[in-house]
Amino acid sequence: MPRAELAIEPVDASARLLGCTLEATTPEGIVAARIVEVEAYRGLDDPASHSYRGRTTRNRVMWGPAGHLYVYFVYGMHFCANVVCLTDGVPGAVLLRAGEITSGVELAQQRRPAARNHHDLARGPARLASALGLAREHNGVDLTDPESAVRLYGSEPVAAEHIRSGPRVGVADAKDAPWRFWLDGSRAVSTYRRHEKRQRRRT
DNA sequence: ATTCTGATTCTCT
DNA sequence: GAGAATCAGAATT
Repeated sequence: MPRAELAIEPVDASARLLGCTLEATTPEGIVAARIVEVEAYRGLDDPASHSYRGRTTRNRVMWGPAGHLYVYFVYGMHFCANVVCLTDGVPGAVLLRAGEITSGVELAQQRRPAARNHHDLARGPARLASALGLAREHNGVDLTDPESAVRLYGSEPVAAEHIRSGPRVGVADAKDAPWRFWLDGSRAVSTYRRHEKRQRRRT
């Protein structure tokens, strides 16, 4: 995917990233996932963003050029992956929250023995990173370079009527904006069950 | 079916 | 020294 298409506001990049494919090559093999759920994180005006309090060693990749991968370590055991957006010097990123494994299913299953079914393999940000084998060594890789260990492939932009949005997950901020985006109906979305239940109650 | 808790280490205050 | 953009398994209703 061309870097220019990601050098935009995180909220806009979020919509653009849905449906795209993230592919990771490791010594064990290749796993790819179609992105079905993301969250936008802005810069100095977003209290929930890692870059809110300025540049640090941890968040430095968020301040770099668009199209690079920002990987961070959380809760003492998990990794989460983001696509950096905006231009060099302006922080912003999109957290990849869930995907559908499109190739390398066997390896993904090996890495995620707790997954109950296919859509469980990469349902959740740490699960997605785990299924693709993403870890600290991938922090900062250029996703637009075909030679990189991790690549991002674009798709036709998804039509707005297939995109749903809501508040971000795991963000305590009360006045939270609807900056989580997902593909309507995808079973790999982290809140699929809850969402379906609400739909059923309405009918 | 829903809610609770333990795991485990890194980062910034 | 606190808390974290989470997950899995156990406990509880």
